[in-house]
Amino acid sequence: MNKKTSSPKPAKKNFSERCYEKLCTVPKGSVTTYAELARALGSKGYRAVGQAMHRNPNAPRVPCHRVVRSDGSLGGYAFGLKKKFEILTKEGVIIRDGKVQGFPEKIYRFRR
DNA sequence: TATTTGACCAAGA
DNA sequence: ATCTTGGCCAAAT
Repeated sequence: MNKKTSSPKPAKKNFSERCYEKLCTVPKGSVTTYAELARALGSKGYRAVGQAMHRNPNAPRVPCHRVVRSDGSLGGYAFGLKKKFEILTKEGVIIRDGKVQGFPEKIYRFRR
């Protein structure tokens, strides 16, 4: 039964799925960033987070539209950036010139 | 297994 | 403020 006898067990395991779960904790009207989300997972894979969304957005199960760039710009969206813009606006997040208004205040802080 | 790709980020010019 | 460069990670090819 002993197959590999104590593997180093890296902190990664279904990186994507964990992204989705954390993302689901972001309340409506707030946004998060790829970096913050990665940090919440204890990783620096900012890009990997974005990739996970692009590859499998699991929509509409996961509110991937609430993830924006660290500079406040929208970033991207698998269903069209325009759609992302509309949804965010509808949730109370105002986008001004392609950037979130009052960005720092709109960021949701994950419990660390 | 090795290489490439991407919804990124921070720093430098 | 914008543009360029290097780095970072996981998943796809």
